[in-house]
Amino acid sequence: MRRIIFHIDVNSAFLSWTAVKMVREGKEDIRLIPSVVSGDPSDRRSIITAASLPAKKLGIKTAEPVSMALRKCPSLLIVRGDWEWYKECSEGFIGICRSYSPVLQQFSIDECFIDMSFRCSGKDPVEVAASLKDEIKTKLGFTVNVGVGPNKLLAKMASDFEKPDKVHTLWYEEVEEKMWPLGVRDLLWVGRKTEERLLAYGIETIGDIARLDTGQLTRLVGQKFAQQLHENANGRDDSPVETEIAEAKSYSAERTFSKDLTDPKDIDRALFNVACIVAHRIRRDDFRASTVSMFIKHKDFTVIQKQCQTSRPTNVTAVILNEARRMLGEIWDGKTPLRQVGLGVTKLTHESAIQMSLFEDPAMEYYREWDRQYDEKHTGPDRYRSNAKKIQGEDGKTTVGDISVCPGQNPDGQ
DNA sequence: TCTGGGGTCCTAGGACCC
DNA sequence: TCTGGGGTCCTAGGACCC
Repeated sequence: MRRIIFHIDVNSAFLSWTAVKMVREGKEDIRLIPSVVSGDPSDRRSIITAASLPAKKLGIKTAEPVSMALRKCPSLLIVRGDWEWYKECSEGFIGICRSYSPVLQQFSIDECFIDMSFRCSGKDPVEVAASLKDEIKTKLGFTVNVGVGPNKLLAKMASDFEKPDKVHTLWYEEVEEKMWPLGVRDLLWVGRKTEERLLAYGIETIGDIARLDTGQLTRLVGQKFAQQLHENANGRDDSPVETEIAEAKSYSAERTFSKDLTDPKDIDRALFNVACIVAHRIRRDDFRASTVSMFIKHKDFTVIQKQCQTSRPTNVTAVILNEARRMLGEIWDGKTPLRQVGLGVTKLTHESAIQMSLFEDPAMEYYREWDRQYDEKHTGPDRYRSNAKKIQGEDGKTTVGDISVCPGQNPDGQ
């Protein structure tokens, strides 16, 4: 049986979804005017998470600073993202895709792969794809692109061709004509740095990579990456459509300040907030972590990070925060302005038996109780689930309610 | 008045053990 | 005393994705 994979990609997802809601409320359709979705429109540091076609025609791109976009189009309409609504839209879209094939891999909040090998046998895959695309438009009010190919890579490349509301195929026999003339940057996994490196050696198109001697490619990007790029440039990809949702391997949170900060008290407050968020999330998902990492970003975007092992797997905010504070002291002089601080945990286990040690800090029970109260206050919906696309939100304003003692401070020292 | 937030995977060097 | 390899873990940094 011939393998047939669809890649379904919502066109300008966050913008389309916002538009659907606004149209329902009787407002104008922001897809038809220059408009963008961003985090906090008043924050000069926020960036664009989605742009309408008219905005894109003015040169406005996803991930560029709002201030820069405003220079290109002073009358640009900026709307704020609505995460709960996006999740609803995503569920509706995934649901329709699933009705076409249960062999579905959700790739992000607005993209999925489905294996249609069985469902398409004896049918024209392009017709099936078109009916899927139209059903989503009719029932949900927004458009998608569907890429059709013999594997995930080619399906994904195909869905990226002309937008919006289109079906494209990319079969093996079409690779030379449709994919090889494209610039290297259009190939999956080729980002800015790799593009620069390839261009420096006169490798400009995907076809150039495909025809390249792998030895030469290895010298440029390393063996493993070279092999993958060479396979992909030739349209080969045997990765399966993964229906299982993979468990998280790490959790992290970070804060970029609206102004670079130097006051240790401000930095510590941010560190406290991100520690609460990360620890809360691992408790929610029943994890404990053995590695804590701490990172800071300077105003020139250089990042310094430090990690350490905990004496045993933990989910206690105070323990994680104290490790982070100690490491911060090692990587920050307390004076250099900081743009961002972040904290992450890895080496996760579901080990649930709490090792009662005779030497456990007697304050630990207090810390756990503090965490229980924090969790109770933060049981609401959480956007940080699965591997969904993330947007910035109100978490920068996360507070700890009326609990006045920070974990990690000596509770008896009040 | 330029650049968010949350992930995954890879690499390279050093420590340490056999 | 000097030398070798393999294996694993840890660490810092970097590239990419949405």
